Amino acid sequence: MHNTSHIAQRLLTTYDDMPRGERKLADLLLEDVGVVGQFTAADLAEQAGVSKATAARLFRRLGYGGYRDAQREIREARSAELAAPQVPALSGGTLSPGEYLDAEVKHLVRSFEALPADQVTEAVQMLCAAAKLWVVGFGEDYPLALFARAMLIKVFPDIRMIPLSGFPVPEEFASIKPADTVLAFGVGRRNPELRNIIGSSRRAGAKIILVTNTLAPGDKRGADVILRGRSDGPTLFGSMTAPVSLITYLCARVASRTGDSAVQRLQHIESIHSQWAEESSSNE
Amino acid sequence: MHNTSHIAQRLLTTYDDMPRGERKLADLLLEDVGVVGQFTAADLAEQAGVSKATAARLFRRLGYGGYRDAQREIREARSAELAAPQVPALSGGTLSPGEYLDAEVKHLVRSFEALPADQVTEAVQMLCAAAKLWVVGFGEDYPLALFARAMLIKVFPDIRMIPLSGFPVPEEFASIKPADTVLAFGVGRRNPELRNIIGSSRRAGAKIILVTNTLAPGDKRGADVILRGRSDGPTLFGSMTAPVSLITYLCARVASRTGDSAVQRLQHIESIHSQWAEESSSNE
DNA sequence: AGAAAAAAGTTCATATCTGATTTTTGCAAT
DNA sequence: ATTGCAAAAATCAGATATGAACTTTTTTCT
Repeated sequence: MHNTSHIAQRLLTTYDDMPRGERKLADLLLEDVGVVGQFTAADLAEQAGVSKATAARLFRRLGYGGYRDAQREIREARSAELAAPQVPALSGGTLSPGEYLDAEVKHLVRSFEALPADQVTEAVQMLCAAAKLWVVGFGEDYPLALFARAMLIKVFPDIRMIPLSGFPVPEEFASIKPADTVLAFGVGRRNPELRNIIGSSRRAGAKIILVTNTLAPGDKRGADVILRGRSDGPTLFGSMTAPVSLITYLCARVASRTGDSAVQRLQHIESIHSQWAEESSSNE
Repeated sequence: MHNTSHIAQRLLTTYDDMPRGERKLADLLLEDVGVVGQFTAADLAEQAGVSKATAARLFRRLGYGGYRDAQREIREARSAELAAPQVPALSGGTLSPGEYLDAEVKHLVRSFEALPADQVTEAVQMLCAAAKLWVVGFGEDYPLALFARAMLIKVFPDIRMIPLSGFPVPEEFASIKPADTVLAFGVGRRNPELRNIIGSSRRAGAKIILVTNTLAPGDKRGADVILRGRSDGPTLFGSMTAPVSLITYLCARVASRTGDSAVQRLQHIESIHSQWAEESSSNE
């Protein structure tokens, strides 16, 4: 019943009712609720830039007797997690479009609100300056990676997808060079392969942009830029909406920076498209 | 220079520093900053459930002399927008996150507003009742189709993707039966192959759900249910955000309808995942 | 077991926020 | 110009949130 994200769940549902100070702490916790098990309340308070009292109040508001209760729950959940895998909450009854839309809009707003402008700029620069682009996304992140590639291919001629179905990853990835940039997606389940990729890229001296959701503690090390997109939704599945919007924005910025050459390339693509259309219609 | 979402921009950057009441109003405005031009401060305050005074304070905090200033700015921007017919692709300068977010949120809201409840219900029923599911998406729609598949595979054991790389479409598609349901994506460029698929499906007697962005009168023929998601954006690329959100909702409804068996399947998937995780970590 | 240390919880004065009320402003009609 | 009126801004008292200092509980070490 209870699992790690019980706290995360409550943080999200209560978030709107929190005062500013508590939100600052909540933001910290949403990045990785695991820290509750590892640090003292005072540590967390300090890191969030609020007083201990505020921390105490937050956990009260969440419905716990106190910090210790929450800590105990996290630790129990942690060990239980290994025994019985968690299943995302399936809200009973039919989810109304209104509720859903509301949650989606909030995700979007929060994601963009939490997006540091300089990080985006840096990511854009890294993408534009790259000798070669690598787009990486395993498992649930694969569709996301495909999206990114579909957009970027309109601007840059040469983009490598990882994984490339049918080809072993290490061999493909061997040719990465220091001047390259890697755009990696780690929104879904934590993936050891992704970590390997990030590690290898780092060792090769390449730049790394990681798009992830809030709960990704360990993967931090290694990426030059991290873009966070909220993805926990009211549905059975995580919501990829915010990440999709985020990378669309990123790609738009890249295209706008690339400027004229991007437009030329697009026109070229259009002309090829219409040629194909003519041919296929004349064949019909 | 100034555009509609100078306000949206400021709302975003200031959001962190706002008290709760002002945030409630900010959330409302972020859904559509245009309302500032159409309503009085009192109206907006009432709709957001805060007092007029709070509204006044918000606009102060945003840096305006008062509500009137903000209103004037919005109206000027509005008329300037009409005067200079929007340059579709790369508006000069950098696309601000505020503008972009504003457009995305509008897309989402509009898409869901325009979504007929009975159509969704019908689509859900068709998906649940299907003997076999086919997910179709060519070209730019391929990532979308992958998204849908990634979610539906958690609920249904057997889903066919079209196109399947390396296999000719007609051969793959030959085995479609009247009891099957086809979930087709036609958001991007109009694709002759998609038409063929829809045609073939119809002739085979299968049910068809089409997710698209256009009113496309011609494509109506054939699809039993049509779900529209806005996709024209302020960016060089179309925005897939609304369609992504839409199918996530659709799949959530499907999962919620399928109920217990979906949960069981998810648990099974989770257990397989954790087995894999254990194995790979013990190998390291 | 008992003292020292550390962490959690509590209190209270201060600062901040909020909505009802009052005052001012802008605008139209005369 | 003046008046009337509706809407916006300022005011203020009550409510709420916050951090510093303080007390209690738990842990640790001898």
